[in-house]
This record gives sequence, structure tokens and C-alpha cells, in this order.
Amino acid sequence: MKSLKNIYQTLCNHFGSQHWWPGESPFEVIVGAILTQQTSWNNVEKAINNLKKENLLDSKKIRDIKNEKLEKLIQSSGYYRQKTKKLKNFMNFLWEKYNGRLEKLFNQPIPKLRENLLSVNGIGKETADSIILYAANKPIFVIDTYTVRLINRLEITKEKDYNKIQQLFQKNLPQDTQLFNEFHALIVKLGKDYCKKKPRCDECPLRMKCNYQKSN
DNA sequence: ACCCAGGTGGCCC
DNA sequence: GGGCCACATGGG
Repeated sequence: MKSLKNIYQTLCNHFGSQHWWPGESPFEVIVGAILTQQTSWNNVEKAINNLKKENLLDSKKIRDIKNEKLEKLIQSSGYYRQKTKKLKNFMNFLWEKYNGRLEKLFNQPIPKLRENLLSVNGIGKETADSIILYAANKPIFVIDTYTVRLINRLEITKEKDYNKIQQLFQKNLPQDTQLFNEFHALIVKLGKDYCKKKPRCDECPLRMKCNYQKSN
């Protein structure tokens, strides 16, 4: 089997450090993780900047703000009515269970933390794992559509189940937060540049390891 | 004019 | 346990 470590090295040499997550605080990472669901980061940035401008990037303020106002502020991020509810759900969860303190939320074993995050309506596996890795700085591997597409095209596995793919990465790599951080970010970078539904295999840095172009 | 983006939950069988 | 659908904006 193609070594994940080897793929990581290739991407790292090609693209360099990605400096993820693009956010100044754990709280900002969480808001971004919810807003970027099925949405380009460019649209999310505008929404986050709107919140910053009004000094509303704060869990209590978002909890208490009127839905209509929040919807307006995050409109550019798409699905804005849904995402308003999702943000509210998380803030209520944070205040009801952890007294509004992220340290308290983060201060529990990864499986328990994940389970608790997943209990919030609007936080699914990828968002939960993004929060654990990029906000809490704990080692868990984030799987997104780019990751599934990549390993399917590399023919590492045909598996599509989130948890199984995550296990594959975690079992074949050292449990290193910084490595997980960079690797996932690099996969997204590769995906955006070369490995979309309509790929650009001819210039892909992984083309020598990938059978997709030939079998396509 | 399309196609797509750093998903999720609900509903159906 | 999987397949389909709604959700919505902005950039290529």
C-alpha cells in the first residue's frame, strides 16, 4: 500500500506549510468550522469579518443576538438561516454544559469530546473533528470530501465510511497534532488546485503515485 | 449558463 | 445502512 507518510512528504515538499486554521482564536475557528460547511472560505471570511466589525465574535453575544440580525451578518456564507440555528445551538450547548468556557469543553478525553460535540444539531463528524484538531489542538484526523476523493483515486481503499477512513489515517501515521493539522490542510490545498471532481491530473504533484488518470 | 464549495440532518425504505 | 433531498451565496 502506498504510504500515507510518503504522500504527506510529497505534498509538504511541493506546497510547504499551510498555516491552518485561518483564524485568530479557538472560538473563531469554531465559528469558521460551522460556517464553512459546503461553502468556500472566501464567503465565510466576509461573514466572520462582519461579526468582528460589530464586535460580536463572542459566545454570549452570539447566543443572545436576534436570529434576524445574525442571519444578515452571515448571509454571505450561504445556508444562512440554517447556519444561524447551528451557531445558536453550539452557543447554547457551550453555556448550558460548560458555563461558556471552551477550556472546560476541551478538557475531556477526545472520544468524549467528540461525542459531546456530535450531540449538537448542526455539528457533524467533519465539523466536530475540525474543532478538536484546529481549536482544541488535539490529535484527530479530519476527513472531508477531498480526502475521500483522494484516497479513492489513489486506490488506497474504496471505503467511503467516514470513521473507517479516519481510522486508516490514524493507524498509519504517528499521533501528532501538528502532522494531522498540516496533512489535512495540504489535502485541501491539493484538492482545490488539482483534485476536484474535474481534476487536472497532468500537473498534480501526486500524479506519479496515482492511477486515476490512466484508468479514467 | 452552468458547476461547485473545507456538510448536515431529515426522511424514506 | 444507504440513497435522496433541502439548505443559499458567490466565484470560476
